[in-house]
Amino acid sequence: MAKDIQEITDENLRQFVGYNMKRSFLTVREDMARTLEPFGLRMTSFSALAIIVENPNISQSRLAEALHIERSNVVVLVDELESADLISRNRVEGDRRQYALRATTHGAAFWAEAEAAVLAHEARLFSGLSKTELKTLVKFLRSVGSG
Amino acid sequence: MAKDIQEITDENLRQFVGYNMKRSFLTVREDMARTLEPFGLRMTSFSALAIIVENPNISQSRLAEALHIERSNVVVLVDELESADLISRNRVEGDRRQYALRATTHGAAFWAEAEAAVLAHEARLFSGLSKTELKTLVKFLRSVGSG
DNA sequence: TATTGTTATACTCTATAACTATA
DNA sequence: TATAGTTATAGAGTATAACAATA
Repeated sequence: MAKDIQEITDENLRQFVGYNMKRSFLTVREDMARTLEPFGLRMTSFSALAIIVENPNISQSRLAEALHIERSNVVVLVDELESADLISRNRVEGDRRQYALRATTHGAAFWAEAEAAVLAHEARLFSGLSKTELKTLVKFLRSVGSG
Repeated sequence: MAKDIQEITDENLRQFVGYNMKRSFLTVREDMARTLEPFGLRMTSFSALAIIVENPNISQSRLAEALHIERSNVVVLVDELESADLISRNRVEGDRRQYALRATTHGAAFWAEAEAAVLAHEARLFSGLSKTELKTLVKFLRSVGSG
C-alpha cells in the first residue's frame, strides 16, 4: 500500500505579498530573539536602547512615538533598561514632569556589542542576497503604504 | 523663545533589514486587519480558510503545520470557521482520530470574495511598486534564511 | 507507543482607562 | 486644560502540558 503523502500547498496565500512578508519576518524575528537572548534583551528593549543611544535626553513619550508603542508600555521598558544599568532617567531643568533618558557608559558599550551581534545575525540570514539586492529590498520595503 | 523641536531619528535601527521588514509588515498587517474586518475574519482565520480551500480534506494537525501554529490553537480556529458555516469537519474512513476539513459551498464563495478584497488592499498598499518590482520583492523575501 | 484532537493554562505583546504631578 | 509619567487591567496571539480516543 503506497503511503499517501498529500503535499500541502499554500499558493492561495503565496500570491499575497503580505503573506511572504509575514513568513520571512517571522524567520528574522526568531533568529533575532536567539541573537539577543545572551544579552538579556528582547527585540523591543534592543530597539529602545538603540533609540536612546542615538537620541540622548529623549523623553519617554518621545521614545514611545519612535517605537510606535504606548507610553504606558515604555515605563516597564525603561525600568528594565535602567535596572540593567544601561540607561538613566535624568531630571530636566524647566520641566519637572519629564525625564531625559540617556545611555550610561556601560549602556553605550553594551549597545555596540549587541549591534555587532545583530549585524552578524543579519549577514548570516541574508547571505542569499548581495549588498545591492539588500539595498533594493530595503528600498522596496520602505515604499510600502506610500501609495 | 524658539521652540526646541529635537527631531528623533532611528538610523541605528534603519541599518537593519529586519527593522525595515518589521515596520512595513506592521503597516501591511494593520491595513489587512481593516480589510478583513467586514468579513468577520482575522488574519489567521483568513489564512486557515485559504489553506483548507486549497487542500480539501486536510487534517487539523496538517493545517497547524501549514499555518506554523500549534494544534491546540487550530481547534478554536476551526471551531470559528465551522460556526460561520465556512468549513465542515468530516470523518475519515480508516482513521477515526482525525477530521477531514473541507470548505462548504458558501465557504468557497466567501473565500473568493475575501481574496478579491485582499488583492485590492494589496494593490493599494503596494502601488508604489511596479509588477516587476513586486516580483523581485517577493523573490528577495523568499530567500531569507536560505543561506 | 505514537498520533489526533481537545482542554486548560500561562506567557508575551500591546492597548485602554484612570490617576498624579506638573505645566 | 494639557502633558509626562505611572498603574492596573484587558485583549490578542501563541505556546506548553496533560488527557481521551484511536491507531
